[in-house]
Amino acid sequence: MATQPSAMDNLVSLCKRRGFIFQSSEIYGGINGFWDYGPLGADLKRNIKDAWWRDTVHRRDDMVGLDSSIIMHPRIWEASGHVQGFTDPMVDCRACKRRYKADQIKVLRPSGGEGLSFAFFEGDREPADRKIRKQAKADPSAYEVIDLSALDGKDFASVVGPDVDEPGTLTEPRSFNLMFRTQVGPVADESSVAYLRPETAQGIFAQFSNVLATSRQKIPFGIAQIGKAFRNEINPRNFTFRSREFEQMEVEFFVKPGTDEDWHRTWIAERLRWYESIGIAGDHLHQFEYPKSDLAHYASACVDITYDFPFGRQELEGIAARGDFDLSRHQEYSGKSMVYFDEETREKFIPHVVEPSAGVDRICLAVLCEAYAEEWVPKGEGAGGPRPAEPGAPVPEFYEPRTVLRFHPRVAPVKAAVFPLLKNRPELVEKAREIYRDLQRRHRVFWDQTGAIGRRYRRQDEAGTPFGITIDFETLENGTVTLRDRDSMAQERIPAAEVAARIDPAAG
RNA sequence: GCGGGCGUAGCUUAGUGGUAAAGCUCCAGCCUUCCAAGCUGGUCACGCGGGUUCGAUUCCCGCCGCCCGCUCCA
Repeated sequence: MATQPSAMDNLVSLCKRRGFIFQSSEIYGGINGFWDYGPLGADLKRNIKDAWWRDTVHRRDDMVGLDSSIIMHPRIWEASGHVQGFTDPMVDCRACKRRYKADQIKVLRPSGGEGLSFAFFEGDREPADRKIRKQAKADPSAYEVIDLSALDGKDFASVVGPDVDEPGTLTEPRSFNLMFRTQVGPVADESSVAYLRPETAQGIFAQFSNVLATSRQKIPFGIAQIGKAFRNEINPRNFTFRSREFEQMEVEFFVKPGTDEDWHRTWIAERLRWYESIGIAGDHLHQFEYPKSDLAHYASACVDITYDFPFGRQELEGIAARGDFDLSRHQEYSGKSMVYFDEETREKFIPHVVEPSAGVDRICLAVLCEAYAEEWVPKGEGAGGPRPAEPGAPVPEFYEPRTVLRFHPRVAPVKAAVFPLLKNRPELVEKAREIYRDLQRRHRVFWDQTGAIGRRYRRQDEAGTPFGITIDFETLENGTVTLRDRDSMAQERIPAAEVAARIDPAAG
């Protein structure tokens, strides 16, 4: 049987139980790499996207939005490099379990043709030379260097892999095209091939000129877009973290050449602030700066914003300084000028770009991980607030467990729940209904009249609802209600008329 | 894709070559004046497809899915 369920297992289970995230196509056995957001998840995700759009587009003077199509002209993906870059033939080693990019592996083959061949990493043939002297008792200079891809299928039996000493462990190169192919129109031939976009960014670059001409923006300014993207990942993993269909929130921020570095720094700071504004603790956020050697040739810098997931420190967002690579390539492939004329300085240039590119589903998952807590709550009144549960330990006497999602109210799917203390007292239900209707005009609120009041509070704890509002007989007398705080579980009596004023600023 | 583990109600688990049990959840009702209380009743499952067998949830094979490693980088 399974070992001790991890925190991640418990979260996955809660997501299904409460309707945050379901496996796609579950009734047909599921489909690897695709996920559906249930009633609570749909609102959570929407709140995250809305918060991003408000903060990134509405509340700035230097940003405009765009919503480009998912399927675009296939030449876009030639210009962007995805047609080539996403087609990487890979080779597996059955013995050492390593995987290599076929174009990075070279082979030393005996000039005579007979005998073992030795594979090595391009630029580092020394280990292979050693093996030749030792295993084949031969002179490496009697061997010729060829590409791995130049070998026939039958030749692989005599190839010794880069990290092993025996031949025949390498598979033949297999091509993994990470773009989903489809066709446009009813005729399926090579001329109708199209791709589901593997990133939203190229839609922005392709419309740069139109946006510039219609938005009355001047550099520096940015174009923001939220939308689905698709990558046929070899191996989807870690719940929704690596999915084949996912949603991105991307900005292409166009700047004057030479100011790239400043803007890059500015955006990193801006984005870190934003993550904290939706409730992700600063000490779970990190920056990973790519070493120069790992950067794409056109990029001058790239920093990932990472989060400490239960399964490791992983990327939420990449912020790259991409120079003028994208616009230049589209200028080259489309034949249309991407040159910008700066009226103040009378300069002409192709704008450089800084690209903060975030994964919505990854942020959702981070928000869920950050919010998830298992606690011990003292039984009885006045015994104090909840305290964190010790994993694996039994619940102490006079305590009971609770599971709570401590969402920041900005992203919480439901902002408040309204409860009549007793459902069999029509006057309570009626008054509660009135308050519920009033709040519903401003926020997503939840109605629950079923079961004991404590049970209803706990239900909302698992949904991450920050506020509970209970209507009792005192409400009928003096108009006050109980406002219950999700995190501290503290209760407070306030006039019903003030409830909205308490929820609004928190949920902002 | 390769290697290892796993697949029984919504969740967590039990169990058997003769079609399945429990706790929690959920639904309905009663009761209840503020933190998963109580009582009554109810819904819901052997991932899919083959094979062996008189008979498969159980044994075998394939597929699908989930988890862990290799790999990946929104």
